[in-house]
Amino acid sequence: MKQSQYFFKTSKAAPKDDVSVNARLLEQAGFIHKEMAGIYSYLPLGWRVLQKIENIIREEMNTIGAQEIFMPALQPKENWQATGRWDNLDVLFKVKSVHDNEFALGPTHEEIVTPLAKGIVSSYRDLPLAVYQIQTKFRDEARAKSGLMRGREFRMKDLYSFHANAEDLAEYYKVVAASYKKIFERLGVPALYTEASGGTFSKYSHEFQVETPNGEDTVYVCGSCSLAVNKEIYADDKVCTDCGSKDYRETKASEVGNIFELNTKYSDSFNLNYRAEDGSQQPVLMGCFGIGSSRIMGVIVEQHHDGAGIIWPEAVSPFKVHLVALAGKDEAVLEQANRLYSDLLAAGVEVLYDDRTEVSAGEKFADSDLLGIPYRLIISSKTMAENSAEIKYRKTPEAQIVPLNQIIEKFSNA
RNA sequence: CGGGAACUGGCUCAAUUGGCUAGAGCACUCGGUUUGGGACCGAGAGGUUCCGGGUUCGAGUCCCGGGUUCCCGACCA
Repeated sequence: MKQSQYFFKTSKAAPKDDVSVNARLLEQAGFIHKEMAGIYSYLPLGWRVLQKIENIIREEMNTIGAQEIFMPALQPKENWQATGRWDNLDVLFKVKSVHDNEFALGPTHEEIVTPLAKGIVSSYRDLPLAVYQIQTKFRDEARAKSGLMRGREFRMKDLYSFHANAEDLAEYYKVVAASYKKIFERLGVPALYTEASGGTFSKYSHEFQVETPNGEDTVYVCGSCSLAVNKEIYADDKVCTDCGSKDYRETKASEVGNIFELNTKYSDSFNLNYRAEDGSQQPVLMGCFGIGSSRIMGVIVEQHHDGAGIIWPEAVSPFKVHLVALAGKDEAVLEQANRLYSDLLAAGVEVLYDDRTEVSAGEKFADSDLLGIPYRLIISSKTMAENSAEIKYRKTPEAQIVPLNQIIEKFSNA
C-alpha cells in the first residue's frame, strides 16, 4: 500500500484527553478513531491488525473442531425475557424501532445459540458440538475507559459447546483452555490461567489475564507454578490448587479471555434436550468461551511500545515491512524504491510504502516509529550508491545494509 | 451511578479585571527553497468559542440548567 493514498493520518500531537497508552498511540498513529466514549472506528491500519488477531483465533478454533457461524447482533426481546435477562442484565442495550418494536442489542449470544441448537440437536448421536463466531458486542458499560480496554461496542470471539454429560464438557473445557494458552502466546501477550468466580452459572470459571499496569483486575500469581487467582475469590490462606504453594504475588492484569461451564443454565430456559441411548430425555450441557479480540489489540499496545510509538509483534503487525523512500527530488532513488515496492508486492510481502516526496526524512522516521511495523527498509541516495537497502528493526537500535538482490529473498519466506 | 477536571477551526492550545475585527502551531491549498531524525519563506482558506437561558452598554470569560469527554471510585456473563 502506498502511504500517500492510505486512509489514515498520523498526528504530531497526542489526543488531549486519553491518558491510556493504547488509546493515545492507536489514535495518534491513525489506527482507530474515537466516535464516542468506548466506541471506535477502525481505519485500514487498525482493521488489518484486528483481522490478524481474529484470524489467529479463528485458526485455533478450527483446530479444536469448532465450526464458525455468524449470529445477529439485533435479537428478539422474547428470548431475553425467557432467560430473565431482559430485566436483569444491567448492561443490556434495548432498542426500539419507529414501529415501537423492541429488540436487544447482543451483549452475548446464549439467547440466540441455545434455541438455534434446538433445531440441530435431538439425539446423543448429535453430540458433542461446538460453534463459534467473531462478532461485535454491545454492552452499556457504566464507565467505558482506557481506549480499547473497555468499550461499549467491541469485538469478541464467542464459542459455545454442547455435550451429553459433565465428563465430556469437562474434557472440552480443558481442550479450549489449552487452545487459549496457545492463542495468547501467538498474539504476543502470554496470559495467566486464572481461577475466578463462576458468576451466576457455576461454582468457578477461568480467566486469561495479561499482566499490565493499566489492567482493571487484580490477580494473585503463584510464585512457583504461575497459576493465578482473581482477587474476587482470593483468600489470605490460599493454597495453590496446582502445586500446593502458598507463595503469591499481587499484580494488575487485563482479562482477555474467560471460560465457563454453563451446564444446563440455558438448556433449561429453552428446553434444549436430547434423546439418550436409553430413550430418556436429557438436558444438553453447555460451555461458553470468550476472547475479547479488540481488547487484545489494546493490550498488545500496552505491552509492546516505547517512547516513540508502537512495536507490533510480527504476527499481528498491519504490514511486515515499512518501505521508506528518502528520495527528495532524486528521480533515480524514487524509481529504485518504486521498483523494490513492486518486487515486494510480487513476492507476496505485506508492505507499506512511504512514497511521499514532500515529507522530510525526520518526519518519515518519526511516523515509522509511531506506526511500529517490525521491519523498516530505507532507500536513499546513500543506499543507492551501494546498490543496497538499509534494514532497521523497530524493536532494537540495530540496522544493517543488505544488497538489493537479497532483499526479496529475505522477506518473502521468513 | 457518585466524585473531580475539561470543552475555542480537522488536531494541540492562546485570548489580561467582562472590552476593539477570537489568535498561534500542526494539518490543508498555491508559489519557492529543502531532503538520513518531526526544515524554512511568502500567500491563502478554514470559527454557531458544546447547547439553551440569564446578568450587562458589552460575555469565549460571570450566573443557572442541560450535554459530552477524560480521570478516580462503585459496577462488570
